Amino acid sequence: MTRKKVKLAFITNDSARKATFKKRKKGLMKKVSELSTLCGIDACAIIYSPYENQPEVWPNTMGAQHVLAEFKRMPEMEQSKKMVNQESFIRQRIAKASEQLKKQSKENREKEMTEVMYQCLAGKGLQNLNLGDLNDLGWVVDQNLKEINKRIEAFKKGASTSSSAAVVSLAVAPPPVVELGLEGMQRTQTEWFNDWMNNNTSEQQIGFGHGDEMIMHNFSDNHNTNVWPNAFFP
Amino acid sequence: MTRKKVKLAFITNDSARKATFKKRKKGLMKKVSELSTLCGIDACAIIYSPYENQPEVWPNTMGAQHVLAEFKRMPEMEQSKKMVNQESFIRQRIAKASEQLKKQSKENREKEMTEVMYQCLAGKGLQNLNLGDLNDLGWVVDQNLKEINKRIEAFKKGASTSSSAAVVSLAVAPPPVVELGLEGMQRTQTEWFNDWMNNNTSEQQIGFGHGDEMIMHNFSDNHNTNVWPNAFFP
DNA sequence: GCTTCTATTTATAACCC
DNA sequence: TGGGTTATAAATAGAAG
Repeated sequence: MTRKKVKLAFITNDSARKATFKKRKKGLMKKVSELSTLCGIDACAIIYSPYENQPEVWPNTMGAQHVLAEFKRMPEMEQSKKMVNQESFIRQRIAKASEQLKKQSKENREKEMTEVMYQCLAGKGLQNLNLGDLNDLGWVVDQNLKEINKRIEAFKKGASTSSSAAVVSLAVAPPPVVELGLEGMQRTQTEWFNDWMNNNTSEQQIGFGHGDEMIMHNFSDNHNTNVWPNAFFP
Repeated sequence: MTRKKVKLAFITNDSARKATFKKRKKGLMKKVSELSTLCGIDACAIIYSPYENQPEVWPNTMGAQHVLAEFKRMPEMEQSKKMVNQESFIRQRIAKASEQLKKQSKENREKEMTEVMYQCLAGKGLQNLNLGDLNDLGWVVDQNLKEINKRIEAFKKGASTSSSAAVVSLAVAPPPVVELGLEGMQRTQTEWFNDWMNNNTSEQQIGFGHGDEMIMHNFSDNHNTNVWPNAFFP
């Protein structure tokens, strides 16, 4: 019988926490659904818990996808707003840095998977890899196989045997270390910030003029068959 | 004074609906936050309303991104689960159809923007376009300009004047109609389903063996500077 | 651990300004 | 239209089975 005013803090008692979670999750989902029907608005809720591996989603996966697609589009609108204000170029910088981060992440992923490949060659199993890892690993293996075949062909056509030797080293050489590799990572924040503010400001291209940038290499996604409807996360 | 048990239906009275919305949104956000702190779980909530162009997000954009990244990863896990069960190939089919849909959407988007371009040439303004539209329109315009320049160059080098005439028609010809264009759209469901079940079943490639598929052309995204951290929606 | 059962807190519909 | 008030409905903490 609700004695006290429940102080808002993490419930340390495990079973009490779980009980509260279940009750409140139910109540919350109800609230969301009521709000949506009463006011005729789009809403979704996603709740993760340590009690189930799948998150609780309202109204359902499809509905959430719809809302999330809107949500993803939003920052774009923010962009057009801020285009006229002072934040403009700092946002451009952020976008550029994000792009850099993405590229670097891709490279790191490739290195990571190369390392995994070498570990496999050393006898480690694939059990701990998820589907995404396996796909990326497959890609890396394929790239290496292509390189190997290319060199074998070159050798057959009378090139020196050093090509073939290089193939072997491709397979047994110690793997490269995975680095974060973002420019200026070791420097002081001030240095970095100054550079970041000053460097390359003339390149702010707003609007049209993107050449062939639309050809993208998206490393860890898009190349595996994905259940997620791409129309929602294009 | 809450006289009756509020029947759960869309509130037709505009101002009453808005008032209810504001109250319930507040309450809901509070509930979400309480749940999260009491039980120490990851949660996010996103509520769209006709009253503000930005959705209400809990806890904040970054937090939501974190949860959504998890959410996006989930279907992948479902995939690895279902790989061993009977749904396997039907899912493959869905993935394939999704890919087709995506491709078609891209084409439609291009046609749509071409239409918009012609409307602009006919004097309609750009006011109703959002940033995404503008970017895509810009891309279409650029493509056309490239084509035009190509033809001008060809003409300069002594080709017939018909090239130059073609340039003009490129700008004033009636735009192509936007079509949905998915295969089998006009056929009965049964026909479509049968085809869908039987056609191409030998192509189910699970695991490795993706050639150069990782080069992607993502039409309406990725080519504009995006505030959304790509690491979360790779 | 899970329900079910209240006492109590919390949310909020209707009202008012 | 938006912000406060209040009576009542709804949610739920804690206990018990």
